[in-house]
Amino acid sequence: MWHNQIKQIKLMINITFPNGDVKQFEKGITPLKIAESLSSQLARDVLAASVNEEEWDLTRPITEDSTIKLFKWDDPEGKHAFWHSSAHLLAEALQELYPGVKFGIGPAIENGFYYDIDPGEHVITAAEFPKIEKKMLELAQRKEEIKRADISKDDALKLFGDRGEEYKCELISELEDGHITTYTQGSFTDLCRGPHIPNTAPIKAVKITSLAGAYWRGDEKRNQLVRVYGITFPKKKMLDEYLVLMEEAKKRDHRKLGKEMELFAFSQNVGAGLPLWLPKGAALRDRLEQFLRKIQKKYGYQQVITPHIGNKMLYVTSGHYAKYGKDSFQPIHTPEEGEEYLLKPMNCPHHCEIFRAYPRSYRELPLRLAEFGTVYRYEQSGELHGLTRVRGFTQDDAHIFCAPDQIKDEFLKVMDIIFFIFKALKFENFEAQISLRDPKNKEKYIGSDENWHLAETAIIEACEEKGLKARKELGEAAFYGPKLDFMVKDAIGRRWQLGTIQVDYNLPERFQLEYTGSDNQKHRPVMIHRAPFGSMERFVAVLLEHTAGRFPLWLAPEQAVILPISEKFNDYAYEVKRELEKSDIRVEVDDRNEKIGKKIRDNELKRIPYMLIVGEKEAENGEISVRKQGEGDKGSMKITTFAENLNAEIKAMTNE
RNA sequence: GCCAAUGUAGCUCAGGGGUAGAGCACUUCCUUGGUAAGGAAGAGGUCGCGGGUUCAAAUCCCGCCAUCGGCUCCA
Repeated sequence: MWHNQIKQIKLMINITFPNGDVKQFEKGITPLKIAESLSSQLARDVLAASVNEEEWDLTRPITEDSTIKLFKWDDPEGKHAFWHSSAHLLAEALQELYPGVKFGIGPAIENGFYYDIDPGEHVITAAEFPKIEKKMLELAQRKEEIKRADISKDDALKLFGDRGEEYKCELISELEDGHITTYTQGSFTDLCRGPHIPNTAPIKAVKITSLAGAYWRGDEKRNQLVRVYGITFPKKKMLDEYLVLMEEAKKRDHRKLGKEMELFAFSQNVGAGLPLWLPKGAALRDRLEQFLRKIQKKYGYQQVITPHIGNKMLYVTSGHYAKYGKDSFQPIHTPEEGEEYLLKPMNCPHHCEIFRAYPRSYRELPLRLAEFGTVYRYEQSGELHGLTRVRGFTQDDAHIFCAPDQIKDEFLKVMDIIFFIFKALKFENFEAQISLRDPKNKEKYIGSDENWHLAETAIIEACEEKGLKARKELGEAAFYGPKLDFMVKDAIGRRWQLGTIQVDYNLPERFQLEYTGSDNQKHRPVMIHRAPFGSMERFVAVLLEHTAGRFPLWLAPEQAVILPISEKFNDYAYEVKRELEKSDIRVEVDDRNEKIGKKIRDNELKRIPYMLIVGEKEAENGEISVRKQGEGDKGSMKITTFAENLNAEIKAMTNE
């Protein structure tokens, strides 16, 4: 009896759940069975699991005491398994439709998945998408089991070699024997680490989204494969919602909005990637610049101005010429002396020269030099994109020259500025990343261990002090120092990189910057690069997409539009305009011969924050009827009351 | 730079070997109206640029440019 109990206990394992509960199950239980034991609903919803923090298939047995997590669609891990399995399903469909295609890799991505294939003789175009989608759904409905198998390296090489899968063989040859697994569903077997969903049945809606060329392993010297992108969902309705969301994204595209709102334009005659700022866009940029100037002044920055070109030797000194010179706009030559000048690709070397212009004392540190500096970089033609990737752009740049022990304090101050900006522009959804050096590859970086340690701990501590949850990435630092980047998520979840703060040990070294310390010795300052907006171009683009063109009141090109009920009240409308302009309000009159309903509709669509309706009643009383964009009628009030309210609203947004 | 696609009126787009069409916007006229589309008329285009084929090219072919989706790169 006693013996039997022991025996039985040995066959049981303890499973610990995320909430701390521990339950006993038979050895060899699968996550799916565990889910079933909890609820039948959960068993239907669960897509993937982790066991002891290791990704785990739902049907893979667990043989020891473990902690388990179950992932559903709402968990990134759940979606990941679902889409990864969908990539396999895509491959299976392609294999059936286009015999002889060879497969590269097919991972899940943030929104869906892709598969890189070598189509051989076949030509795959967007016209084939419906055919591929249909085939995938057909295969999914067969409810094929996705089976995991351990395989030896030799067997794997033989299996894929026999099929002529050269790309797979290359991948296998780099893997360690004993850690190779394959997954099979139907007639398709793929080299894969998993995890996958148990069978293809939950894949209910399929959309092949696009087609692109992609080099094998990202190497432009190697074969270019065809990358097929797609996305799948467990419910048809979710696909429909996703497609609606994509439509929304298109409507928010800053290139479309910029044109509609007359902010910027491009001209083939001027050149690709060289934006032209139109009057309204230039005014918008100016407001952003003034806003930043004001707060920077408060934080002890001094504005400087440096030229748009610089002698080639400047960039040879900075090291940028060696690293980027060949792939850059080529030097301009002076006709007589044959001197070489480069279009300024960054402001830092110029600011270093400003530092060097005088002997510096520790009493001057931190020296904060700021410039809205326009720079030009040669970006490959295929890379240009609206205002987010251009060849000429203006950085809201500043360089802080400080002593090593001032880094943390300066970081804190820059973070204050960035947070202030995010608040004023209602960027509530942001992420931060600390890029540290790879401790295993120290030789890749310039600067002493001591300095790196100092800077990295300064950044980490500064984030902690600000309560900022920053993701730490090893090996992501620039060769010259660690950095902190801010990413903003827009209203439909896309991530954009904006502000950046970077420590630099390299340039002070190369420019031999020095200051005299309190000990009367020469010391080398540390440099901090920082740009809260990143660049004016990119920032305006992100702001457009973030707000869908509905700028906060203080930035809106037009803050109010006056709508006379009929032409009889046009004179009064212009009187109101003059009155409001005295309070620096940007206001227009819609004096078209149209009905008020039409004027309201048109101006709502123009995203103007306030509509001021004037007719007989208002003209008699010196009032206006206020209508707020998107909200409707707010009643009537005196002109001056409106002006005061509006300016108070702006002040509340842009003051600390 | 590479692969794929696209380029017709200010905008969104249809058409397609026999020298162009819609809706919106614009102009003029009628209407003078109270919170999301009043009516009528008119004007507007070498169909991205250059070459070729053809009796004839916006349409077919080639090249270039730009844009778009990716790849690669990003100080």
